[in-house]
Amino acid sequence: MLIGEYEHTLDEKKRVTLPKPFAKALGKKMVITRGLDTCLFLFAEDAWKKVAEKLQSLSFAQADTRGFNRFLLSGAVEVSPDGAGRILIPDHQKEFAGLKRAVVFAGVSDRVEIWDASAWKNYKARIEKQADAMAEKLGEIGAL
Amino acid sequence: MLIGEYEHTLDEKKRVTLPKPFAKALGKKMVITRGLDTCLFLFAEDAWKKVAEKLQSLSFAQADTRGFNRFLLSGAVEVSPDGAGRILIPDHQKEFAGLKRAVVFAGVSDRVEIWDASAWKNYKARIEKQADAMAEKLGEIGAL
DNA sequence: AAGATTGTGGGAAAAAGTGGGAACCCGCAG
DNA sequence: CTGCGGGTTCCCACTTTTTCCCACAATCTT
Repeated sequence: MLIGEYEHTLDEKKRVTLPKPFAKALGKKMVITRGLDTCLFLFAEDAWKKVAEKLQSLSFAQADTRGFNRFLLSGAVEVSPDGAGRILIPDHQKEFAGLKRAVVFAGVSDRVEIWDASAWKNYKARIEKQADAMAEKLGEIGAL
Repeated sequence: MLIGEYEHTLDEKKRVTLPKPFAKALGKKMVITRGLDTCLFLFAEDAWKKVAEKLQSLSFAQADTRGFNRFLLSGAVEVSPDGAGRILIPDHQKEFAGLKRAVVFAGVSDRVEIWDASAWKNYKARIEKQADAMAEKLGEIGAL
């Protein structure tokens, strides 16, 4: 289970070091894709396989699922960490997520999300405001 | 069942010692998450697992559950007490809960809440007032 | 009053994160 | 065919943060 939040820096060579806790869990091979809400998704190899399978099982007949497929699959790249535990962020993904120098890694169950630090701050501020509504939902699913 | 209220200090290295009664009940591994009302939740490992399982069952296709997952999962960290029975509070959580030097541990059934001492005082004052009002109301309708 | 237990502080060792240089592999032009 | 950029990849070294450990203060117990 991937959890936690870490801020790292993307250098001029488009490298970022994976937070140590994530590096262990993700292994040697992982996949970066465009994510939802202007962030990138980072999956461990087998977690990615599961996602890919699920996507394939969706009907081709509907235009929206086709679009969703393209969205997730076309932008996907397999990456491996270098000797120092860093990965390279491809240009088009860097652009897509609007990454600057400061980026945030956020663990969300089976994936890691990569955000531009300031975008993350904004997003977080937004969802924190909705905390009350969330509390109700938590009650519904019986989590708390 | 975790009960009681203890005030401890968060040192410059962001360490706090767990109150001894909680330390025993929480075990070697525990999870800190963002809580509701500007405090942090501290779960024992298995109490956390129950919450996590429920969260995993939610789909990431919907915007609100995505936000919900991010809020709880990215805000969570697994921690272990050091040799002196202290845990480390990550930066973003310290900031979220507005923790200063003095923090309060409050046992609430299956979790421990961590509050900034002054925020706790305010909150307590508020709910105590509400309790009085509620008691009066209950008295009026003859419930007590 | 002495000893045990709990909470706090700080110093030294280790590790994580970052930057930058050197080697390497392309394609391209002379 | 040879030599010259441009862009990667690999590797090393520095800095900062974290982790581990020990010592002291305060409190409770016997």
